[in-house]
Amino acid sequence: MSADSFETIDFASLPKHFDSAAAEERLGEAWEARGVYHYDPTRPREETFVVDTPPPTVSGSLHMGHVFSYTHTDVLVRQRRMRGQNIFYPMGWDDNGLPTERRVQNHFHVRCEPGVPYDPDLKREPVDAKTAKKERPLVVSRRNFIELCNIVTREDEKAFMALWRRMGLSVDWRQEYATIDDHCRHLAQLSFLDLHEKGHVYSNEAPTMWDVDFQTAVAQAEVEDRPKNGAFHDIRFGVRGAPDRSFVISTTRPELLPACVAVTAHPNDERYKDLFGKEAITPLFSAPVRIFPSELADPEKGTGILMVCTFGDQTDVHWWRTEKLALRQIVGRDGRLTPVTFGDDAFPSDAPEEANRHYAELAGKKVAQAREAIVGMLGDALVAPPRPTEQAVKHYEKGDRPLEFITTRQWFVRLLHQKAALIEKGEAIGWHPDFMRLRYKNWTEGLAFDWCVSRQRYFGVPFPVWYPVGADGQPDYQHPIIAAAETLPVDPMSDAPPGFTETQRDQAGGFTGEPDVFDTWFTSSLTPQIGSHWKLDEARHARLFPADIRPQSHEIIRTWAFYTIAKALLHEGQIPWHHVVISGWILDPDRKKMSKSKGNVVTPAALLDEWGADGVRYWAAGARLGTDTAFDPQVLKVGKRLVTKLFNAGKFVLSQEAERHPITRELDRAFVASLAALVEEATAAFDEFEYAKALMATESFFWSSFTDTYLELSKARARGDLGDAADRGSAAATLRLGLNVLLRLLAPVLPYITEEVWSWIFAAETGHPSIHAAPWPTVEELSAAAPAPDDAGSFALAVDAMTAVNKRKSDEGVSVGRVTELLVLAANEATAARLAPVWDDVAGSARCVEHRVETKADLADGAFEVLEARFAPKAPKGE
RNA sequence: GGGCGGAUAGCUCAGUCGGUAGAGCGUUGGUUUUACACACCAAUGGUCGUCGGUUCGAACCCGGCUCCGCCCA
Repeated sequence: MSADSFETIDFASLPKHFDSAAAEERLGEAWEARGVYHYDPTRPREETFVVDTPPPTVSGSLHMGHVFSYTHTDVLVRQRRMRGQNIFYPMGWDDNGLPTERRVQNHFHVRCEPGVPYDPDLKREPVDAKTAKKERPLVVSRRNFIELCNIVTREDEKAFMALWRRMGLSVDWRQEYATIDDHCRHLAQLSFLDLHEKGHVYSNEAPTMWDVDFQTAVAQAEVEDRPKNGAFHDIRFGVRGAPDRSFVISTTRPELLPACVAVTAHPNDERYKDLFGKEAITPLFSAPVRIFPSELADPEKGTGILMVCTFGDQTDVHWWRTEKLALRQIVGRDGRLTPVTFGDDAFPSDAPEEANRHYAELAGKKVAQAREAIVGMLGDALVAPPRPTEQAVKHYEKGDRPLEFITTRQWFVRLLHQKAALIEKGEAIGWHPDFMRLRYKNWTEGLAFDWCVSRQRYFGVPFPVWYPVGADGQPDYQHPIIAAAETLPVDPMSDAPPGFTETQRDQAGGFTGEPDVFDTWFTSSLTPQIGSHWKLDEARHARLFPADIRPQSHEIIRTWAFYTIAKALLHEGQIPWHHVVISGWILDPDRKKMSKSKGNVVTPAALLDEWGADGVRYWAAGARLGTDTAFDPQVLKVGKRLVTKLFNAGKFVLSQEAERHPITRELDRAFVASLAALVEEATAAFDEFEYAKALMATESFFWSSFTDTYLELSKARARGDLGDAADRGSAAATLRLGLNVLLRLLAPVLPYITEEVWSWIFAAETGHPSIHAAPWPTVEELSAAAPAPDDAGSFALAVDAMTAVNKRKSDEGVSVGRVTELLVLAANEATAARLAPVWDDVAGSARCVEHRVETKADLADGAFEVLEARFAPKAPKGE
């Protein structure tokens, strides 16, 4: 072939089918080796696109829901990379928290005890279930426990990473982190120090939502209401000094009667107006309690008068605070009623002996058992049989039993007075889809508690805090010792605070370590800062913060998004990212969310084998942001079809031999013009994070305007059956341009097949070895490649004419490829004139021997009619 | 109870500014064609959840209702 001919591939040397599995392995390795995904720290912020990747929880297997949302992010990232942006795309692992703790306890058969000293030589092999039944679990220190957690989570991380690589996520693996690693613990503790310095955190002995099974405090964001069957119990109270007066309260929690500290009704409620200021007498325990008016008491609910206990619910906490009521805590941390003595200061009673006798039957019982017991004891005081009702009861999202309000010492981040600022920051962020911002706003407006950040768990980031121990042996919680920044990360349970030695631990005049760990969200709310190395590398932080996008799902707007916005606000008065992109959920055929707990998950491995990573990505990329989508394997099939089609079209186009000539023919120029319109549409869609729209437009163009039509219309010329060498060169150049541009438009969604076809010729020809580092197509590029057509509609007109001929062939049962001996096509005069410049190509696609266009005035503009068609007889086999 | 989203062909989903309703899959018929039968050509298929309003004209704008999902109380 001469030097001024196009480089071509040897058609016969390429396999008949695309082997996606082999390509995934081969190309994945090449991308890693070439560093295509590397972030370049020398380039300025304005050229950089920063992703705040969600760190997946590594305590389980991945399912299609994960694949779905992570693909969305990767598609956006790949397009930005092709636009020349410097991509910062890290991957983290969220390994904190309860699910990991449980798994590690079972896997190694250990129990964590924060007070136990660290054993640097501890080696622990996995323990099977049989042995675990016989032996007691090994008690280990928190540090050892965390080390064991790291062993288990590392295994999961490997599996996750392998899947992400196979999916083709274009992550810079040099930016990997785990939320429990040294770097993240360092950052989380720095965050605490900063909040402490600024006065945003406090510790307090206060009623806090408490899970009695996990025995830890939980935050408002981790609480969910569950409908539960309960019953109203109507209980008669006496009035002190008025033996003839009584009233009936209605409660769903009669077991809290011993914790009753007051009674309240609406101030305008005529039924009870006479009682305000008097004291009620509780049944069974004869406790005198204040009766006060409150606007919060609903006269319509129950009997309109109710007992206030410490604590039945959030309103009780409110009344306890505002009315300065007594504290009578009877529910213990383990969910059992604690022993108390009536007749002393905390639990007054007009008949202490009888009260204690009654209470003795309740002490030690679980809440539910105590409820049954007290109903049995009430006798006449229970004025009616319990009336069943359904009520919303607060539960820890991972727990089984209702939460209790229990007074414990906890650390809090002050948020309630920041609501306005938090909402303002939320408004400054772009939400995609936009209506998701309302979720954030509503949640923030409804915030009722400061953020409780301490958890009574082990596998978490410890507080960098100790307390002095007084001469009386009691910790002084009012004067915490906060670690110095340069000593972080620290573990107060194994490190001694400055000015003390380890021998003074838990000694009078010494110190004690804070045993609690941070809420996992306390750390994961710092993912933008973890990536940017906030406080550790200010220059890097300036280049990477705020991030550009935060991808996440909508159910964690109240947690992850909210806390991240809160942290950025409290630390630097900033927003953490410019845009939040929210993926929807994958639903099963019954439109239920796909989740492990529902047992309806589909795992990706088999689907990747069957349809290829590109096929799976195609399915994911077809769903718009924020839209829940039913899982439909049919769509994977469509994706694989597209991959196959690209492979075949690539083989055809790149094997056409022709001299190099500019794009000159009307049909070719008109095709390029429509391709430019597609580029404009797809680019605009990506600018709005609407990758699904871009994909749909590109796919549809590829199929309807390229392979089914332009390719057929130009085929005769490209093969040299029609026109001269310049006509042939124009067709070949246009085919190659079309393929080249379409490959690039599809590269973000289908990274493997596009790279494969690109590598045959375009990699060398363009000087861009990887399509993923090649420039995103532009309208300017296309207008430079071909002059504008004389008639922008001529390509569409040629397609319509070809369709008319095809229809005739189909009607006569003749194959499209059959030679047409005579074709007479009719159009009105104007249409015939417009068709003339492309008519040869239409006739060529129909394989016409003899052909002509006749005018027929009654036809509509753009309409064609086949007046006469004579097809050659079927060619005999073997010819 | 409050807020948000959705309801369009058998299925999965598009539908821009209010102007005759779209794609793919499926189904049916046809075609071995020289890139691709994992293909191509053609056909089939909708009371746009429902009731009302605005408008010359509504899938689209406004109001009510029903159902599904989510968030919150």
